[in-house]
Amino acid sequence: MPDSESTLKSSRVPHKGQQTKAAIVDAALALATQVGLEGLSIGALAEVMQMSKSGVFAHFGSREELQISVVREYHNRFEAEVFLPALSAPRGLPRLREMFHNWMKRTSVEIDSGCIYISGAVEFDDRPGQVRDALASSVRIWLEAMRRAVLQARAEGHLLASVVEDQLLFEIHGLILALHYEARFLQTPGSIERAIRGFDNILAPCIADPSWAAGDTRRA
Amino acid sequence: MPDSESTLKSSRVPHKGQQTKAAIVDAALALATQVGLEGLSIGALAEVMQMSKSGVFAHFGSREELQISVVREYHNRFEAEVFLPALSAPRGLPRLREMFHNWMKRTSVEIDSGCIYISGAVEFDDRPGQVRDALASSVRIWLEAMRRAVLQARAEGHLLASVVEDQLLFEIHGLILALHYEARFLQTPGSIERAIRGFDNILAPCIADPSWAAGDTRRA
DNA sequence: TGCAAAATAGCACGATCGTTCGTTTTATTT
DNA sequence: AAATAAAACGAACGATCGTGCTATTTTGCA
Repeated sequence: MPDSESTLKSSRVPHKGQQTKAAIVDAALALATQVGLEGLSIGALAEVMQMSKSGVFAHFGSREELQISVVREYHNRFEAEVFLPALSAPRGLPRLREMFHNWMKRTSVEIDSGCIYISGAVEFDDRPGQVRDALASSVRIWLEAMRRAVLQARAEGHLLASVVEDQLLFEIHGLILALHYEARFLQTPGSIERAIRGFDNILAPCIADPSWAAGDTRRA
Repeated sequence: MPDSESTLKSSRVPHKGQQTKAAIVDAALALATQVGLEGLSIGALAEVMQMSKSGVFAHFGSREELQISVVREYHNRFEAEVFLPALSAPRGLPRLREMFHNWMKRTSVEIDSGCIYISGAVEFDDRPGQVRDALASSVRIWLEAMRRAVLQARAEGHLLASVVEDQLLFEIHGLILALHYEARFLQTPGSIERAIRGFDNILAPCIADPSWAAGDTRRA
């Protein structure tokens, strides 16, 4: 049963069931960002929604389907809050910077809410199944978008033609993960600044036109 | 009740209880690296050990104490396999490289066994308690050891006097986390090489004597 | 307003969870 | 070998888990 909102009849305003389903997914996502996708339970979700367990359950048919719905919802929000806003920045380095900045915000600056792409990766790296597939697919779409941004920056002449985009991406991804780790778990102060400086440091030797540079701040 | 093996009487050979307790912690660690510290259940552990649930339970008195024991065990192994072997390398850059190399091995090269310092950080970043404290404490001890290695490399004149050690550490930590993410979850081939090149890239602008350098490999 | 359909509730199921308790088996010491 | 202590077992507890079923309520349309 696909999430069809494109059935011919009654496409004007969603039936009540679809509204509450959306509300449930909302609450489920909020819950999952705190206890993880594996820690998400239908009972706790029902209590938050002030509904019966079976009432909540009926919307998904299985816990796995609920988890997948949460992943899809997170994917949509990620796209709306991280990717799309960056498109209004000029192609190339400015857009890449914007994407990284929005990514950081989603990952840690958000008032205490973990990133499902990060927690999910750890929960499902040893657990095959549809949830893992949905997660990996969403993550890959985002990383691919970042990769395109790097390639555009190279094509625009902002970055040296010799940069290896996958290597750059790997290091940038590391900055986000370190930020999540240090800010959320270790609660190290100044982690955001570390990530920002890390971004500039990584880019520094890759920048073609020095007017785009931010200087190496790894040294004092 | 401290893990006393220093009681006066019968300190020669550990009582059978302590042997089986060690065996249980061994199995618990193996289990936890697959399903996480939160996914670790006494029932499953008892089955692996071919013991009764209550028999396993009696050794710890609570699930939380079992989890803490697992963290301590992982701490010891981490020290024995990552930190101590690196001490035989010469102070400074060689030792730092060795520590990073061993860290990588523990994190991902190990035939499919997740790192508890990484999975635990995600599981407990929103969950205060003794397990989180034990985890954070162990991680901080290790990161502090890495920090000392960086400072030594600077003192030895291998690294520029201007390097900011915390910034360097943040970026290196990111490489390990990215390696864990891409190798274990996304199963991206060549992740180890990305991490190694990342290490060299990060160090490149910080190296004083060019004879220690590895060259910038971020560009082709 | 009435009727079909959709949405929700209620209840029960088997399983597993961490934990407790009393008993029995196994180790260790006298 | 007898006495004592340690260790492991087995059964049961209340809770919660995901998931079926069957009513009952609510909703949307004729």
